[in-house]
Amino acid sequence: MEITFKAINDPTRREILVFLIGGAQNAGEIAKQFSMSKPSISHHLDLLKQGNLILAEKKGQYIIYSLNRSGFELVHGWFQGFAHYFEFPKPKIRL
Amino acid sequence: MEITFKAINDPTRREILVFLIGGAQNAGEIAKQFSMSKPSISHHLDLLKQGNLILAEKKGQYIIYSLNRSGFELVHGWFQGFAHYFEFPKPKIRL
DNA sequence: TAAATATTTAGACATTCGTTTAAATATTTA
DNA sequence: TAAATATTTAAACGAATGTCTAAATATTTA
Repeated sequence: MEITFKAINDPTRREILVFLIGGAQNAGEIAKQFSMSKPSISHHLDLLKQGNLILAEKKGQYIIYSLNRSGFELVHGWFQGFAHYFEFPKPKIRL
Repeated sequence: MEITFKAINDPTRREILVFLIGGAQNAGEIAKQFSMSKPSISHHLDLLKQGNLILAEKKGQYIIYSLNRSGFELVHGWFQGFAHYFEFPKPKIRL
């Protein structure tokens, strides 16, 4: 939970996630999208993986990253608790 | 966007949000829930407010905080892009 | 008006974070 | 096997973050 929210907190990591909506990509292709060193992107990918937001699959010398449903479900589930609040607002405290 | 994700990133701030599902509360009552100084909680409330996740309304010497729909909608909207990718089951209650 | 209460603001400090360059590991190709 | 390619790991460093205590601001009450 903690690590998943942390992973989503960074703008570069969110951009990586959005980029992967277009389909799985290897680390090099992902890095090309950003004006940032490859080690930095590698670090971001690691955090996204820790947060279960992406999956990594080794294919030869490449590592192919794709979106991982489980991290998104975790966050989505957390937000569901608030969905109820906004649909049925609790009365405010005494005025 | 950036500030909203940042606000959600901290565990204490997420606990405050969950606490406010139970209804609006003043700063002192919120602070009582945590083993942390009042200035720290005040700082967290400020960040949540900046992220449009809570509203602050002054009532006499108290400041009453309540959940703010707009920040939640922002984040929810961002996640919707992934919902299509994963084909999440549609929630029964709209956020 | 003075004291009490509620909350924030300011300043300090240790920890975490994001980035870089250099080096290491793994795989493919010549 | 050696060189080239893909990616990560390590080490360093400035910036951002979360926390605290002390002081300031605003409001209510005696």
